[in-house]
Amino acid sequence: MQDILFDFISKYISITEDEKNAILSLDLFRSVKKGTILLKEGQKSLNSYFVLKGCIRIYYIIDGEEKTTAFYTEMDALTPACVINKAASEYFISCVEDCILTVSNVDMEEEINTKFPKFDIMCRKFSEELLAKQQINFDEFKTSSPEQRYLNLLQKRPDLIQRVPQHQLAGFLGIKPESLSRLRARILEKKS
Amino acid sequence: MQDILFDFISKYISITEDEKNAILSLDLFRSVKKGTILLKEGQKSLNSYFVLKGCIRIYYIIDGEEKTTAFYTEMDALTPACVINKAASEYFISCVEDCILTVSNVDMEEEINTKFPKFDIMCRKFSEELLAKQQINFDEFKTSSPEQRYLNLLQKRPDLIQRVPQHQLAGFLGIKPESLSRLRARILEKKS
DNA sequence: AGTATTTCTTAACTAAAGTCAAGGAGTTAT
DNA sequence: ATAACTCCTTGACTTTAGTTAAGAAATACT
Repeated sequence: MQDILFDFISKYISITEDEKNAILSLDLFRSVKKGTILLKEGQKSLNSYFVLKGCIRIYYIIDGEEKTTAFYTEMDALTPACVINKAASEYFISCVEDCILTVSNVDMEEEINTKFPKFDIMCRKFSEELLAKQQINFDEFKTSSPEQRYLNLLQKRPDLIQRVPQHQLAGFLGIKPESLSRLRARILEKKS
Repeated sequence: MQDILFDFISKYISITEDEKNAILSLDLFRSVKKGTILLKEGQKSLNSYFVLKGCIRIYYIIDGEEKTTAFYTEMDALTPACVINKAASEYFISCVEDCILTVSNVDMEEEINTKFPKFDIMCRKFSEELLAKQQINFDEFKTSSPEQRYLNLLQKRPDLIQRVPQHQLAGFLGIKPESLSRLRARILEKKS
């Protein structure tokens, strides 16, 4: 299970046994039950997450309605905006499935980063890469219709469509659950 | 004019006269005419931009149609995705107005960063901050209607609505120019 | 100044998303 | 096992966006 984390790190930097042990000694691994809320709107948490197993999501509550905007699965890292801004969170984070996560806070990261400056490099590379991906992603979203977005998701993350409730997927696609339902029916009709 | 760049840098790190001179000696400043294309689809450019004056935009050409997805104005920095991926660009970048920019490439940045490690820290802070902003931005986009997005833009970046052609704004809002035109008429009617 | 081009608006029509409501299927809890 | 929820679908209706086309207004060109 820990190897998933080290595989991730190895994508950016080489890592020695010493460094691995330093990370393990921080005791970051947590098992979390489906439905657990990791972060609530209004909280000023300093925790970051890395998903080893399972799925977590970001959602807002707007006019009493849940609006899911993002999913994180195996090998995804999530540093909530409130950790960066040092502000109250605008959104919730909860577990879509039973999860195994690492939970780290800013202090731990600083400790590791001063001990092993390599990790700073990793963080920079990682956030630059993520920023580029995120931008392309946003652009794709803007330039396509809900139907195209759904078909696109079917290509790129077919697992998500299986493991996540449709009404959460709908939010992720920027539409209402009823629209997603109809859109799917429409696609099935076209195929036949 | 250079002070705009140094003000930006000062948001993240303290900067000495020595460091300022090192940057100035790179001769990064460029005047660019409206309409100039800075990056074309398919190119593997390694250039990053910082806007001192003017406005540049990202756009795609899809089915022969321009689709604008992002604008960058004074104090905005832009490192195209293709610089990070080392891949062919999926989009174009061009000047919406006459601009004064800094144009830097990856080699220059590495040179400065090894000479002054502080700049590495700045880059990390900056991309983390941008990533958090971008995420919130994307979430807002997903959870609101075209009309809400337009009204939101009117609040947050009223300048853009003045300085940018409507059909480019439409793409930015994820709709067609005709829809933006009607949407605006609708809003005016409501007010009266 | 006058022409060409780009940009914006309007209209009529089509297609798709939002809304509201009802009901069914599946899951969870006791 | 039954009741209570949650989740998904469907239908009828409203609203808004996409499409196509035409023309007006503003800008750029020489």
